[in-house]
Amino acid sequence: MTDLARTPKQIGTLVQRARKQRGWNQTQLGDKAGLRQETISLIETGNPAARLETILAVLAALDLEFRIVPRSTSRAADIEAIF
Amino acid sequence: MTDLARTPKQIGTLVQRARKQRGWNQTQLGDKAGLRQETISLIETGNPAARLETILAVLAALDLEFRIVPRSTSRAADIEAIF
DNA sequence: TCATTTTATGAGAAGTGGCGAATATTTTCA
DNA sequence: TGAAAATATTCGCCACTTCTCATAAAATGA
Repeated sequence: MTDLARTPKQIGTLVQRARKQRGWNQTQLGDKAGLRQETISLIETGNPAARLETILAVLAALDLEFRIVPRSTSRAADIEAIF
Repeated sequence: MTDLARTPKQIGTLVQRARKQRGWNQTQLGDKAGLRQETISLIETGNPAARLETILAVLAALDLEFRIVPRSTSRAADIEAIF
C-alpha cells in the first residue's frame, strides 16, 4: 500500500487502486483523461513505453500528481526532506 | 524549488537540477541511465512524449524516484497523508 | 577573446504508442 | 447459471520516440 512508483507496473497498480477508490471504470477514467479505455487498460497493466504525457493526464484525472524524491528513504527521512 | 512534477517541463527542470547538483554533464547521466546525451537533452527541455521507462531510468540513475500523491495539498497535509 | 566543453539539433531507420473501430475475454451479480 | 458489464486484445494507421552518426550552437573558463 505504498505510493512509491519506481516501475511502470507499480504506477499501473497505483492508478488502478485510485480509480477503484473513486468507483470509476476504465472508460470513465479514460473520458476524464481524454484517453481511450484501451489505453487505461495498458497503463494499469504496466505498459513501460507509455508516453509521459499520457501518464500525467491519467494522474490529473485522478487528482493525483508525481513528486520526485530521493530513493531508499524511510518515511521519517522524507519528513526531514520536506522541511 | 519544489519536487512537484505535474508537467514534462517541471520534470525536466528537476532532472537537470539534480544532475547539476551531482556535477554531471548530460553524457555522464546518459551513461549511467543507459541513454544517449541527446535523449537527456530532450527530457530536460520537457519532451512531453518521452517514454515512461526512459524517465524512470533517468530518475534511477540520479537515485531518485516518483511518489504518487494527491494534488493541491499543502506540505503539512502531506505529512498527514504519509502516516 | 578564443579554445574547449557542453548542450541542442538534424536526417534516417527501427520500434512502438495511442487512435478508430471491432471483438474477445473476464468479471460481476441478479 | 446466464446475461450484462468491464477489461483485455487485435488490425491498420499516423505520429513520434530513441537510436547511430554528424554537426551546429551555446556555455564555460583560462
